[in-house]
Amino acid sequence: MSQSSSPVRVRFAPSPTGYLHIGGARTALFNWLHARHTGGTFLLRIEDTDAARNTQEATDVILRGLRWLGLDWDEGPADGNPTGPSRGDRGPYFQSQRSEIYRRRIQELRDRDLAYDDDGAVRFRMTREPIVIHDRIIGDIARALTDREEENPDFVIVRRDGLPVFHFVNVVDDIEMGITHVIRGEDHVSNTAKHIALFRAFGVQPPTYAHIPLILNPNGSKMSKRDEGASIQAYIDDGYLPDAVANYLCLLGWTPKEGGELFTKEQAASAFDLSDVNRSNARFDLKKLEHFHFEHVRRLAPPRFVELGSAVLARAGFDLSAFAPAYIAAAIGSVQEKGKLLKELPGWVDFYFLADDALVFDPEAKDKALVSTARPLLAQLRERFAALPEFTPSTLEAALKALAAELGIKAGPLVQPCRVACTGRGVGPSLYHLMDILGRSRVLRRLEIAAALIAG
RNA sequence: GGCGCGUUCGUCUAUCGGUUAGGACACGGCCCUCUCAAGGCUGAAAGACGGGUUCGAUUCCCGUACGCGCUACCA
Repeated sequence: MSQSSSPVRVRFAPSPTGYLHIGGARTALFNWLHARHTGGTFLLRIEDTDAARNTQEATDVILRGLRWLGLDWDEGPADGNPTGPSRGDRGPYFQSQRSEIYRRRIQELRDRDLAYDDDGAVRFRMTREPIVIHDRIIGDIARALTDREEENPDFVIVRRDGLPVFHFVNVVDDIEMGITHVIRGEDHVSNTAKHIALFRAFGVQPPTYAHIPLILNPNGSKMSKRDEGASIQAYIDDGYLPDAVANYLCLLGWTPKEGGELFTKEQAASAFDLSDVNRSNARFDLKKLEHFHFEHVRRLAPPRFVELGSAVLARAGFDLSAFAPAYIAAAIGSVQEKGKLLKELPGWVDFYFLADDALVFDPEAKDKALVSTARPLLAQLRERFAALPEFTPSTLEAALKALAAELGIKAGPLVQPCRVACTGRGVGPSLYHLMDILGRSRVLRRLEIAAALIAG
Protein backbone atom coordinates (compact mmCIF):
# COMPACT_ATOMS: atom_id res chain seq x y z
CA MET A 1 0.00 0.00 0.00
CA SER A 2 0.95 3.61 -0.20
CA GLN A 3 1.07 4.06 3.53
CA SER A 4 3.98 6.38 3.97
CA SER A 5 5.92 7.18 7.07
CA SER A 6 6.88 10.67 5.99
CA PRO A 7 5.14 13.65 7.58
CA VAL A 8 1.53 14.02 6.56
CA ARG A 9 0.74 16.60 3.92
CA VAL A 10 -2.90 17.01 2.95
CA ARG A 11 -4.67 19.57 0.87
CA PHE A 12 -8.06 21.06 0.18
CA ALA A 13 -8.28 21.95 -3.49
CA PRO A 14 -11.51 23.82 -4.26
CA SER A 15 -12.50 25.33 -7.54
CA PRO A 16 -13.54 28.95 -6.98
CA THR A 17 -17.14 28.77 -8.06
CA GLY A 18 -18.22 31.65 -5.89
CA TYR A 19 -19.46 29.74 -2.90
CA LEU A 20 -18.24 27.21 -0.37
CA HIS A 21 -20.40 24.10 -0.50
CA ILE A 22 -21.25 22.45 2.79
CA GLY A 23 -19.79 19.19 1.52
CA GLY A 24 -16.63 20.95 0.47
CA ALA A 25 -16.40 22.52 3.88
CA ARG A 26 -16.58 19.09 5.47
CA THR A 27 -13.92 17.78 3.11
CA ALA A 28 -11.72 20.68 4.17
CA LEU A 29 -12.55 19.95 7.79
CA PHE A 30 -11.58 16.28 7.54
CA ASN A 31 -8.32 17.21 5.86
CA TRP A 32 -7.65 19.75 8.58
CA LEU A 33 -8.48 17.24 11.30
CA HIS A 34 -6.14 14.68 9.84
CA ALA A 35 -3.34 17.22 9.52
CA ARG A 36 -3.78 18.47 13.04
CA HIS A 37 -4.14 14.99 14.46
CA THR A 38 -0.90 13.84 12.89
CA GLY A 39 1.00 17.08 13.31
CA GLY A 40 1.12 17.29 9.55
CA THR A 41 0.65 20.12 7.10
CA PHE A 42 -2.65 21.34 5.70
CA LEU A 43 -2.43 23.10 2.37
CA LEU A 44 -4.92 25.05 0.35
CA ARG A 45 -4.68 24.99 -3.41
CA ILE A 46 -7.00 26.89 -5.71
CA GLU A 47 -7.99 25.00 -8.83
CA ASP A 48 -8.80 28.03 -10.95
CA THR A 49 -8.23 26.62 -14.38
CA ASP A 50 -11.46 28.04 -15.72
CA ALA A 51 -10.38 31.66 -15.90
CA ALA A 52 -13.75 32.87 -17.10
CA ARG A 53 -15.68 32.22 -13.93
CA ASN A 54 -12.85 32.04 -11.43
CA THR A 55 -12.68 35.58 -10.18
CA GLN A 56 -10.70 36.77 -7.20
CA GLU A 57 -14.01 37.53 -5.58
CA ALA A 58 -15.03 33.89 -5.96
CA THR A 59 -11.83 32.72 -4.32
CA ASP A 60 -12.23 35.18 -1.46
CA VAL A 61 -15.62 33.68 -0.68
CA ILE A 62 -13.99 30.32 -0.16
CA LEU A 63 -11.15 31.63 1.94
CA ARG A 64 -13.62 33.56 4.05
CA GLY A 65 -15.69 30.46 4.62
CA LEU A 66 -12.70 28.39 5.65
CA ARG A 67 -11.46 31.09 8.01
CA TRP A 68 -14.92 31.43 9.50
CA LEU A 69 -14.89 27.73 10.28
CA GLY A 70 -11.47 28.12 11.82
CA LEU A 71 -9.73 25.90 9.28
CA ASP A 72 -6.36 27.59 9.05
CA TRP A 73 -4.01 26.39 6.34
CA ASP A 74 -0.26 26.08 6.75
CA GLU A 75 0.51 26.57 3.08
CA GLY A 76 -1.50 28.37 0.48
CA PRO A 77 -2.73 31.76 -0.65
CA ALA A 78 -3.05 34.75 1.64
CA ASP A 79 -6.01 36.07 -0.31
CA GLY A 80 -7.89 35.56 -3.53
CA ASN A 81 -5.29 37.20 -5.71
CA PRO A 82 -3.57 34.50 -7.81
CA THR A 83 -0.40 36.54 -8.08
CA GLY A 84 -0.58 37.85 -4.55
CA PRO A 85 1.30 36.71 -1.47
CA SER A 86 1.16 33.15 -0.19
CA ARG A 87 2.68 30.96 2.47
CA GLY A 88 4.75 27.84 1.82
CA ASP A 89 7.57 26.92 -0.56
CA ARG A 90 5.62 24.71 -2.95
CA GLY A 91 3.69 27.45 -4.66
CA PRO A 92 2.22 28.98 -6.63
CA TYR A 93 -0.95 27.71 -4.99
CA PHE A 94 -3.19 28.79 -7.84
CA GLN A 95 -3.30 26.46 -10.80
CA SER A 96 -3.65 29.42 -13.12
CA GLN A 97 -0.06 30.27 -12.19
CA ARG A 98 1.38 26.82 -12.77
CA SER A 99 1.13 26.46 -16.54
CA GLU A 100 4.88 26.12 -16.94
CA ILE A 101 4.94 23.15 -14.60
CA TYR A 102 2.14 21.46 -16.50
CA ARG A 103 3.84 22.07 -19.80
CA ARG A 104 7.00 20.45 -18.50
CA ARG A 105 5.12 17.48 -17.17
CA ILE A 106 3.26 16.97 -20.44
CA GLN A 107 6.55 17.02 -22.30
CA GLU A 108 7.90 14.45 -19.90
CA LEU A 109 5.08 12.06 -20.75
CA ARG A 110 5.43 12.76 -24.44
CA ASP A 111 9.15 12.05 -24.36
CA ARG A 112 8.45 8.67 -22.90
CA ASP A 113 5.59 8.02 -25.31
CA LEU A 114 3.06 7.97 -22.49
CA ALA A 115 1.10 10.77 -24.11
CA TYR A 116 0.19 11.43 -27.71
CA ASP A 117 -1.66 13.93 -29.86
CA ASP A 118 -5.17 13.21 -30.91
CA ASP A 119 -7.28 15.70 -32.84
CA GLY A 120 -5.37 18.56 -31.36
CA ALA A 121 -5.81 17.30 -27.83
CA VAL A 122 -3.32 15.23 -25.87
CA ARG A 123 -4.23 11.82 -24.56
CA PHE A 124 -2.59 9.80 -21.83
CA ARG A 125 -1.72 6.17 -22.54
CA MET A 126 -3.80 4.61 -19.83
CA THR A 127 -2.75 1.23 -18.50
CA ARG A 128 -4.90 -1.71 -19.68
CA GLU A 129 -4.34 -3.51 -16.42
CA PRO A 130 -7.16 -3.33 -13.87
CA ILE A 131 -6.31 -1.00 -11.01
CA VAL A 132 -7.03 -1.72 -7.38
CA ILE A 133 -7.55 1.31 -5.17
CA HIS A 134 -6.55 0.86 -1.55
CA ASP A 135 -8.90 3.26 0.15
CA ARG A 136 -8.41 4.06 3.79
CA ILE A 137 -12.16 4.40 4.33
CA ILE A 138 -13.84 2.18 1.75
CA GLY A 139 -11.26 -0.57 1.61
CA ASP A 140 -9.95 -2.17 -1.58
CA ILE A 141 -11.80 -1.22 -4.72
CA ALA A 142 -11.23 -3.17 -7.91
CA ARG A 143 -12.07 -0.72 -10.64
CA ALA A 144 -12.93 -2.52 -13.87
CA LEU A 145 -13.14 -0.69 -17.19
CA THR A 146 -16.47 0.72 -18.23
CA ASP A 147 -17.87 -0.05 -21.66
CA ARG A 148 -16.58 3.20 -23.08
CA GLU A 149 -13.17 2.68 -21.57
CA GLU A 150 -13.09 -0.76 -23.18
CA GLU A 151 -13.12 1.01 -26.52
CA ASN A 152 -10.42 3.45 -25.59
CA PRO A 153 -9.12 3.87 -22.06
CA ASP A 154 -6.75 6.68 -23.03
CA PHE A 155 -8.14 9.88 -21.64
CA VAL A 156 -7.53 13.49 -22.56
CA ILE A 157 -5.04 15.38 -20.41
CA VAL A 158 -4.77 18.51 -22.53
CA ARG A 159 -7.74 19.97 -24.32
CA ARG A 160 -7.63 21.18 -27.87
CA ASP A 161 -7.47 24.75 -26.57
CA GLY A 162 -4.26 23.86 -24.75
CA LEU A 163 -5.63 23.78 -21.23
CA PRO A 164 -4.65 20.72 -19.19
CA VAL A 165 -7.62 18.98 -17.59
CA PHE A 166 -8.44 18.37 -13.96
CA HIS A 167 -7.18 14.79 -13.71
CA PHE A 168 -3.79 15.83 -14.94
CA VAL A 169 -3.21 19.06 -13.04
CA ASN A 170 -4.60 17.57 -9.89
CA VAL A 171 -2.11 14.74 -9.93
CA VAL A 172 0.82 16.89 -11.04
CA ASP A 173 0.17 19.33 -8.24
CA ASP A 174 -0.19 16.57 -5.68
CA ILE A 175 3.18 15.26 -6.82
CA GLU A 176 4.85 18.66 -6.80
CA MET A 177 3.36 19.57 -3.45
CA GLY A 178 4.27 16.29 -1.84
CA ILE A 179 0.75 15.31 -0.88
CA THR A 180 0.73 12.11 1.20
CA HIS A 181 -3.02 11.66 1.74
CA VAL A 182 -5.84 12.56 -0.58
CA ILE A 183 -9.01 13.02 1.43
CA ARG A 184 -11.87 13.97 -0.87
CA GLY A 185 -15.50 13.32 -1.70
CA GLU A 186 -16.66 9.90 -2.78
CA ASP A 187 -17.66 11.38 -6.11
CA HIS A 188 -13.98 11.03 -7.06
CA VAL A 189 -13.70 7.30 -6.47
CA SER A 190 -14.19 6.41 -10.11
CA ASN A 191 -11.57 8.97 -11.16
CA THR A 192 -9.00 7.52 -8.83
CA ALA A 193 -7.88 4.76 -11.18
CA LYS A 194 -6.88 7.42 -13.70
CA HIS A 195 -5.02 9.32 -11.03
CA ILE A 196 -3.14 6.29 -9.81
CA ALA A 197 -2.09 5.49 -13.37
CA LEU A 198 -0.80 9.03 -13.76
CA PHE A 199 1.20 8.83 -10.54
CA ARG A 200 2.78 5.61 -11.75
CA ALA A 201 3.52 7.11 -15.13
CA PHE A 202 5.54 9.76 -13.36
CA GLY A 203 7.22 7.10 -11.29
CA VAL A 204 5.69 8.37 -8.08
CA GLN A 205 4.08 6.31 -5.36
CA PRO A 206 0.38 7.33 -5.24
CA PRO A 207 -0.79 8.95 -2.03
CA THR A 208 -3.04 7.21 0.45
CA TYR A 209 -6.62 7.72 -0.63
CA ALA A 210 -9.53 8.31 1.70
CA HIS A 211 -12.88 8.94 0.05
CA ILE A 212 -15.49 10.35 2.36
CA PRO A 213 -19.22 9.86 1.81
CA LEU A 214 -21.39 12.64 0.42
CA ILE A 215 -23.78 14.95 2.20
CA LEU A 216 -27.31 14.61 0.85
CA ASN A 217 -30.44 16.72 1.12
CA PRO A 218 -33.00 15.68 3.75
CA ASN A 219 -34.88 13.88 0.96
CA GLY A 220 -31.84 11.89 -0.04
CA SER A 221 -31.04 13.71 -3.24
CA LYS A 222 -27.66 15.14 -4.01
CA MET A 223 -27.09 18.49 -2.37
CA SER A 224 -26.24 20.85 -5.14
CA LYS A 225 -25.52 24.51 -5.41
CA ARG A 226 -29.09 25.69 -5.46
CA ASP A 227 -30.32 23.62 -2.55
CA GLU A 228 -31.27 25.24 0.71
CA GLY A 229 -28.38 25.31 3.12
CA ALA A 230 -25.83 24.12 0.58
CA SER A 231 -23.69 27.19 0.99
CA ILE A 232 -21.66 27.92 4.10
CA GLN A 233 -22.65 31.53 3.67
CA ALA A 234 -26.17 30.69 4.80
CA TYR A 235 -24.86 29.62 8.20
CA ILE A 236 -22.67 32.69 8.50
CA ASP A 237 -25.63 34.92 7.69
CA ASP A 238 -27.99 33.19 10.08
CA GLY A 239 -25.56 33.55 12.91
CA TYR A 240 -24.61 29.98 13.64
CA LEU A 241 -21.51 29.51 15.73
CA PRO A 242 -18.71 28.19 13.51
CA ASP A 243 -17.73 25.64 16.13
CA ALA A 244 -21.28 24.32 16.14
CA VAL A 245 -21.27 23.91 12.39
CA ALA A 246 -17.89 22.20 12.50
CA ASN A 247 -19.07 19.93 15.29
CA TYR A 248 -22.14 18.90 13.36
CA LEU A 249 -20.20 18.42 10.15
CA CYS A 250 -17.77 16.13 11.96
CA LEU A 251 -20.64 13.92 13.00
CA LEU A 252 -21.82 13.50 9.43
CA GLY A 253 -19.73 10.43 8.82
CA TRP A 254 -17.53 10.27 11.84
CA THR A 255 -17.97 9.43 15.51
CA PRO A 256 -15.24 9.59 18.12
CA LYS A 257 -14.26 6.14 19.29
CA GLU A 258 -14.54 7.21 22.91
CA GLY A 259 -18.11 8.36 22.31
CA GLY A 260 -19.53 11.79 23.02
CA GLU A 261 -21.05 14.09 20.44
CA LEU A 262 -20.32 17.57 21.68
CA PHE A 263 -16.80 18.80 21.07
CA THR A 264 -14.57 21.52 19.69
CA LYS A 265 -12.48 21.18 16.54
CA GLU A 266 -9.40 20.80 18.66
CA GLN A 267 -10.93 17.95 20.64
CA ALA A 268 -12.06 16.34 17.41
CA ALA A 269 -8.55 16.69 16.00
CA SER A 270 -7.02 14.79 18.87
CA ALA A 271 -9.48 11.92 18.47
CA PHE A 272 -9.78 11.91 14.71
CA ASP A 273 -8.85 8.82 12.75
CA LEU A 274 -9.58 8.29 9.08
CA SER A 275 -10.27 4.63 9.71
CA ASP A 276 -13.30 5.56 11.79
CA VAL A 277 -15.01 7.45 9.02
CA ASN A 278 -18.22 5.91 7.66
CA ARG A 279 -18.76 4.61 4.17
CA SER A 280 -22.34 5.67 3.62
CA ASN A 281 -23.81 9.01 2.61
CA ALA A 282 -25.50 11.15 5.25
CA ARG A 283 -28.52 13.39 5.02
CA PHE A 284 -28.32 16.90 6.30
CA ASP A 285 -30.53 17.60 9.33
CA LEU A 286 -30.92 21.28 10.15
CA LYS A 287 -32.69 20.55 13.42
CA LYS A 288 -29.70 18.72 14.74
CA LEU A 289 -27.37 21.49 13.65
CA GLU A 290 -29.58 23.93 15.56
CA HIS A 291 -29.22 21.75 18.60
CA PHE A 292 -25.46 21.87 18.39
CA HIS A 293 -25.60 25.61 17.98
CA PHE A 294 -27.70 25.78 21.12
CA GLU A 295 -25.22 23.67 23.08
CA HIS A 296 -22.22 25.63 21.89
CA VAL A 297 -23.81 28.98 22.59
CA ARG A 298 -24.56 27.95 26.13
CA ARG A 299 -20.97 26.93 26.64
CA LEU A 300 -19.52 30.10 25.21
CA ALA A 301 -17.58 32.29 27.65
CA PRO A 302 -20.07 35.08 28.54
CA PRO A 303 -17.74 37.90 27.45
CA ARG A 304 -17.37 36.24 24.09
CA PHE A 305 -21.13 35.94 23.68
CA VAL A 306 -21.51 39.61 24.56
CA GLU A 307 -18.85 40.46 22.01
CA LEU A 308 -20.61 38.50 19.27
CA GLY A 309 -23.98 39.86 20.32
CA SER A 310 -22.80 43.46 20.33
CA ALA A 311 -21.48 43.09 16.81
CA VAL A 312 -24.78 41.68 15.62
CA LEU A 313 -26.73 44.49 17.26
CA ALA A 314 -24.46 47.12 15.80
CA ARG A 315 -24.94 45.61 12.39
CA ALA A 316 -28.71 45.66 12.97
CA GLY A 317 -28.55 49.40 13.53
CA PHE A 318 -28.53 49.69 17.31
CA ASP A 319 -26.42 52.49 18.74
CA LEU A 320 -24.92 50.94 21.84
CA SER A 321 -22.59 53.82 22.55
CA ALA A 322 -25.23 55.43 24.71
CA PHE A 323 -25.17 52.51 27.14
CA ALA A 324 -22.68 51.47 29.78
CA PRO A 325 -20.62 48.39 28.97
CA ALA A 326 -21.89 46.62 32.07
CA TYR A 327 -25.47 47.29 31.03
CA ILE A 328 -24.85 46.00 27.53
CA ALA A 329 -23.16 42.91 28.90
CA ALA A 330 -26.02 42.20 31.30
CA ALA A 331 -28.65 42.78 28.63
CA ILE A 332 -27.09 40.54 26.01
CA GLY A 333 -26.01 38.03 28.61
CA SER A 334 -29.60 37.59 29.76
CA VAL A 335 -30.46 35.68 26.61
CA GLN A 336 -27.34 33.56 26.16
CA GLU A 337 -28.99 30.52 27.71
CA LYS A 338 -31.71 30.74 25.09
CA GLY A 339 -29.18 29.55 22.55
CA LYS A 340 -30.83 31.41 19.72
CA LEU A 341 -29.27 32.12 16.36
CA LEU A 342 -27.31 35.34 16.39
CA LYS A 343 -29.52 36.83 13.73
CA GLU A 344 -32.45 36.49 16.11
CA LEU A 345 -30.70 38.33 18.90
CA PRO A 346 -31.98 41.84 18.07
CA GLY A 347 -35.52 40.58 18.35
CA TRP A 348 -34.80 39.28 21.82
CA VAL A 349 -32.99 42.22 23.38
CA ASP A 350 -34.23 45.30 21.54
CA PHE A 351 -36.32 46.39 24.53
CA TYR A 352 -33.19 46.97 26.58
CA PHE A 353 -32.04 49.59 24.13
CA LEU A 354 -35.27 51.29 23.11
CA ALA A 355 -36.67 54.38 24.81
CA ASP A 356 -39.48 53.68 27.29
CA ASP A 357 -42.04 55.30 25.04
CA ALA A 358 -40.67 53.69 21.89
CA LEU A 359 -41.20 50.04 22.82
CA VAL A 360 -42.49 47.91 20.01
CA PHE A 361 -45.47 45.88 21.14
CA ASP A 362 -46.20 42.52 19.68
CA PRO A 363 -49.91 42.86 18.76
CA GLU A 364 -50.77 39.39 19.97
CA ALA A 365 -48.98 39.75 23.27
CA LYS A 366 -50.51 43.15 23.78
CA ASP A 367 -54.07 42.00 23.11
CA LYS A 368 -53.62 39.08 25.43
CA ALA A 369 -51.85 40.69 28.38
CA LEU A 370 -52.71 44.37 28.35
CA VAL A 371 -56.43 43.93 28.98
CA SER A 372 -58.68 46.03 31.16
CA THR A 373 -58.35 43.76 34.19
CA ALA A 374 -54.59 44.17 34.04
CA ARG A 375 -54.70 47.91 34.44
CA PRO A 376 -55.19 48.02 38.22
CA LEU A 377 -52.69 45.18 38.59
CA LEU A 378 -50.00 47.13 36.76
CA ALA A 379 -50.72 50.15 38.96
CA GLN A 380 -50.37 48.10 42.11
CA LEU A 381 -47.20 46.44 40.87
CA ARG A 382 -45.76 49.83 40.13
CA GLU A 383 -46.58 50.96 43.62
CA ARG A 384 -44.92 47.91 45.20
CA PHE A 385 -41.84 48.14 43.03
CA ALA A 386 -41.49 51.83 43.74
CA ALA A 387 -41.52 51.18 47.43
CA LEU A 388 -38.90 48.41 47.44
CA PRO A 389 -35.87 49.27 49.54
CA GLU A 390 -33.79 47.23 47.13
CA PHE A 391 -34.47 46.58 43.47
CA THR A 392 -33.11 43.07 42.78
CA PRO A 393 -34.42 39.90 41.13
CA SER A 394 -35.27 38.32 44.44
CA THR A 395 -36.97 41.38 45.98
CA LEU A 396 -38.91 41.83 42.76
CA GLU A 397 -40.05 38.26 42.75
CA ALA A 398 -41.03 38.42 46.41
CA ALA A 399 -42.96 41.62 45.90
CA LEU A 400 -44.84 40.26 42.89
CA LYS A 401 -45.70 37.01 44.61
CA ALA A 402 -46.76 38.77 47.78
CA LEU A 403 -49.15 40.92 45.78
CA ALA A 404 -50.50 37.90 43.99
CA ALA A 405 -51.11 36.18 47.30
CA GLU A 406 -52.92 39.19 48.74
CA LEU A 407 -55.14 39.38 45.70
CA GLY A 408 -55.79 35.66 45.80
CA ILE A 409 -54.52 35.13 42.26
CA LYS A 410 -51.66 33.22 40.70
CA ALA A 411 -48.45 34.87 39.65
CA GLY A 412 -49.26 34.44 35.97
CA PRO A 413 -51.88 37.19 35.66
CA LEU A 414 -49.35 39.56 37.18
CA VAL A 415 -46.28 38.32 35.36
CA GLN A 416 -47.55 38.48 31.80
CA PRO A 417 -48.88 42.07 31.81
CA CYS A 418 -45.70 43.12 33.55
CA ARG A 419 -43.53 41.34 31.00
CA VAL A 420 -45.39 42.84 28.06
CA ALA A 421 -45.24 46.27 29.69
CA CYS A 422 -41.48 46.03 30.12
CA THR A 423 -40.51 44.26 26.88
CA GLY A 424 -43.43 44.54 24.48
CA ARG A 425 -43.45 40.78 24.09
CA GLY A 426 -44.95 37.71 25.63
CA VAL A 427 -41.72 35.79 25.69
CA GLY A 428 -38.26 36.70 26.79
CA PRO A 429 -35.67 36.33 29.53
CA SER A 430 -36.55 35.78 33.16
CA LEU A 431 -38.86 38.66 34.12
CA TYR A 432 -37.23 39.47 37.46
CA HIS A 433 -33.76 39.52 35.99
CA LEU A 434 -34.76 41.58 33.04
CA MET A 435 -36.37 44.17 35.31
CA ASP A 436 -33.28 44.22 37.45
CA ILE A 437 -31.13 44.94 34.40
CA LEU A 438 -33.56 47.55 33.07
CA GLY A 439 -33.45 49.35 36.39
CA ARG A 440 -36.14 50.79 38.58
CA SER A 441 -36.90 54.03 36.78
CA ARG A 442 -37.33 52.42 33.40
CA VAL A 443 -39.51 49.68 34.81
CA LEU A 444 -41.78 52.06 36.66
CA ARG A 445 -42.09 54.25 33.61
CA ARG A 446 -42.96 51.32 31.38
CA LEU A 447 -45.61 50.12 33.80
CA GLU A 448 -47.21 53.55 33.67
CA ILE A 449 -47.09 53.70 29.92
CA ALA A 450 -48.63 50.25 29.57
CA ALA A 451 -51.42 51.09 32.00
CA ALA A 452 -52.14 54.25 30.06
CA LEU A 453 -52.20 52.23 26.87
CA ILE A 454 -54.99 50.09 28.28
CA ALA A 455 -57.04 53.08 29.29
CA GLY A 456 -56.79 54.45 25.76
C1' G B 1 -26.51 1.07 -20.77
C1' G B 2 -21.44 0.29 -18.30
C1' C B 3 -18.33 0.77 -13.84
C1' G B 4 -18.09 1.61 -8.67
C1' C B 5 -19.87 2.55 -3.69
C1' G B 6 -23.61 2.09 -0.13
C1' U B 7 -28.19 0.00 2.85
C1' U B 8 -29.42 -0.45 11.65
C1' C B 9 -35.30 3.78 14.67
C1' G B 10 -38.02 9.66 10.56
C1' U B 11 -32.52 11.63 10.74
C1' C B 12 -27.14 11.07 12.45
C1' U B 13 -25.08 6.85 14.50
C1' A B 14 -23.06 2.47 18.29
C1' U B 15 -22.49 -2.76 17.58
C1' C B 16 -16.28 -5.21 14.90
C1' G B 17 -20.89 -13.80 15.41
C1' G B 18 -24.07 -14.68 21.03
C1' U B 19 -26.89 -7.51 23.39
C1' U B 20 -33.81 -6.78 26.40
C1' A B 21 -29.88 -3.93 19.24
C1' G B 22 -27.38 1.44 22.87
C1' G B 23 -27.08 6.93 22.28
C1' A B 24 -28.20 11.77 20.00
C1' C B 25 -31.74 15.05 17.16
C1' A B 26 -36.86 15.27 16.14
C1' C B 27 -41.73 13.51 18.10
C1' G B 28 -45.54 12.03 22.41
C1' G B 29 -46.60 11.98 27.82
C1' C B 30 -45.58 13.46 32.94
C1' C B 31 -42.97 16.66 36.48
C1' C B 32 -40.84 21.48 37.43
C1' U B 33 -41.95 26.54 36.27
C1' C B 34 -42.64 34.08 35.90
C1' U B 35 -43.25 33.55 29.56
C1' C B 36 -40.41 30.89 25.95
C1' A B 37 -36.91 27.62 26.76
C1' A B 38 -33.88 24.62 29.65
C1' G B 39 -33.83 20.51 33.08
C1' G B 40 -35.66 15.63 35.23
C1' C B 41 -38.51 11.18 34.30
C1' U B 42 -40.79 8.53 30.56
C1' G B 43 -43.03 6.55 25.68
C1' A B 44 -43.19 5.18 20.62
C1' A B 45 -39.49 4.10 16.89
C1' A B 46 -34.60 0.16 13.27
C1' G B 47 -31.18 -4.38 11.17
C1' A B 48 -34.24 -3.46 2.76
C1' C B 49 -35.49 -8.53 0.75
C1' G B 50 -33.98 -13.71 -0.48
C1' G B 51 -30.48 -17.36 -0.16
C1' G B 52 -26.24 -19.43 2.00
C1' U B 53 -21.81 -20.24 5.89
C1' U B 54 -22.28 -21.26 11.23
C1' C B 55 -24.44 -24.40 17.14
C1' G B 56 -25.81 -19.17 16.44
C1' A B 57 -26.26 -13.89 12.14
C1' U B 58 -27.48 -6.83 12.19
C1' U B 59 -22.40 -8.54 11.95
C1' C B 60 -19.24 -13.08 6.98
C1' C B 61 -20.45 -14.66 1.52
C1' C B 62 -23.79 -14.54 -2.90
C1' G B 63 -28.03 -12.63 -5.34
C1' U B 64 -32.19 -9.11 -5.77
C1' A B 65 -34.21 -4.42 -4.84
C1' C B 66 -33.43 0.49 -3.80
C1' G B 67 -30.21 4.83 -3.23
C1' C B 68 -25.89 7.55 -4.55
C1' G B 69 -21.56 8.56 -7.49
C1' C B 70 -18.80 8.23 -11.99
C1' U B 71 -19.19 7.34 -17.08
C1' A B 72 -16.60 15.01 -20.61
C1' C B 73 -11.42 17.99 -24.70
C1' C B 74 -16.06 20.22 -16.30
C1' A B 75 -13.77 20.43 -11.67
